[in-house]
Amino acid sequence: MGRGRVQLKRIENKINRQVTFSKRRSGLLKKAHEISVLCDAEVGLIVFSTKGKLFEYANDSCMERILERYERYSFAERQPVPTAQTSMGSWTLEHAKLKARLEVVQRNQKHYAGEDLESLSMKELQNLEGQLGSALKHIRSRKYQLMHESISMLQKKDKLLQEQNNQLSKKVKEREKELAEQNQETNSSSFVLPQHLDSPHLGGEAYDNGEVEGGNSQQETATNTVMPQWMLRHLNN
Amino acid sequence: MGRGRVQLKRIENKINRQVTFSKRRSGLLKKAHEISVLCDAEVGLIVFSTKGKLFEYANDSCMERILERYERYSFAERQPVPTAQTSMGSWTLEHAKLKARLEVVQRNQKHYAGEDLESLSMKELQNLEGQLGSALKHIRSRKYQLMHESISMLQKKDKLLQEQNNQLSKKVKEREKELAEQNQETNSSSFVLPQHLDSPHLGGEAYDNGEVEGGNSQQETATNTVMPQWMLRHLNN
DNA sequence: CCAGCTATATATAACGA
DNA sequence: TTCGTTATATATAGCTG
Repeated sequence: MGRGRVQLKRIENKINRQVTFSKRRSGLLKKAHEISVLCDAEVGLIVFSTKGKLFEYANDSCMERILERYERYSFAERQPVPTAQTSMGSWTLEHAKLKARLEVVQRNQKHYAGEDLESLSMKELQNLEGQLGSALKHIRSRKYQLMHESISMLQKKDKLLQEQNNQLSKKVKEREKELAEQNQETNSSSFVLPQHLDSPHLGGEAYDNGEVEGGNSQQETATNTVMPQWMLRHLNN
Repeated sequence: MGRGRVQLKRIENKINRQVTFSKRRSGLLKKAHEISVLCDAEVGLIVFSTKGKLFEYANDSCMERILERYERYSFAERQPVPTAQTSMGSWTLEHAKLKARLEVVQRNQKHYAGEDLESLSMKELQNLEGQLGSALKHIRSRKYQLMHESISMLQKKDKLLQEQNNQLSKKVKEREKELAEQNQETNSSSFVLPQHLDSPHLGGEAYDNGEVEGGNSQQETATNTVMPQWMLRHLNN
């Protein structure tokens, strides 16, 4: 949009980036509002600028409500709050401790996320770098493990399906044979059926969607050769 | 946009509303992505359709991280609330909330450290990988920034010291000259001192540790050419 | 950083398949 | 629901104040 085509890439010129951010931000907010009104949708939009400034949009219901709904939706594991009530006296102490711990952990987490690095010394930075590097190694290893599991499972299923296909192929053959015999009985003057329907390539590499005449429709739906969704889920989910 | 002008009002025709929702939703997500890339912003977008289906966008860092940042940001605004309440009942609530948050954050942190990855899906793993990658980039960038700062500071100091050395070198020369003249006055029969002590290469590129005879010891310690500890602190601390 | 302008790039409403 | 097409409506990049 605008005078020149734009590449989907970080705008290096700081001024331009800021101006574009301002303009596009208002555009985005407008669009968010429009879809919420036009389509009766609930929309929550959060934008942090590079410098950490917050901008947000939420339709009539406030952001908090949307976020709650979101968490409810995505994390059905809403933890039933662990309320082992200790004695009242130690509450304040407990509370303060908890707060302090939360702060420490959060500060740590920021560092893990590469934020607030100004307060760290060279040594600490190097430590952090090492930790993140090793974490990345673990994550990648886990990713490959997952992929391997999915692959071997798919291979298993593949084998199973091929066996099923072979059996069905046999059945189809038998049916055709029966049919041919019947035809010979009831109409002895007719020619023998040609053989070109014999092996419909079940179990081969290429399947086409053309229906195999002679198989009954129930079996056909039951043995659809298209991979069911649940088998692929592991790879994308 | 499109064939007809549109009113900012709920679309009554159900079909049209659904179609428009689908189209605008993808448009909105695209725009959100664009601004996040072009302007280096952190964007989180949550959309619930009328029928309650969830759609979301979050740039490289996952939605959870953005929401946490959001809560951290808006925490300040919500501060006055708990202090005003103060009834015992709300205290337990606060406490429970705090506890839950701590748990969430700690679980997150484990993931950042590459632990407890079994519960994560492929998509989440890839997100995490991206986050850690970007964090590492920030950390390395900060490291290099620190090193550059240290280097330029050292260069500055180096220049300063060289100037001091030059001045001191001059002084030494003068002293020697004075000494020579004194010697001539008090002992006119002695030879003139040889000149090989003249310029001990101060201000040149290479310094050796050989002491410069003739300088007085006080000045010598003051202008020690070994880098003082405070100058190196940035690099190791 | 905001407002306004203009030429273009994009988004999308209506429609058909 | 989704996809493609087309005519238009909008958004916005680059500039100027």
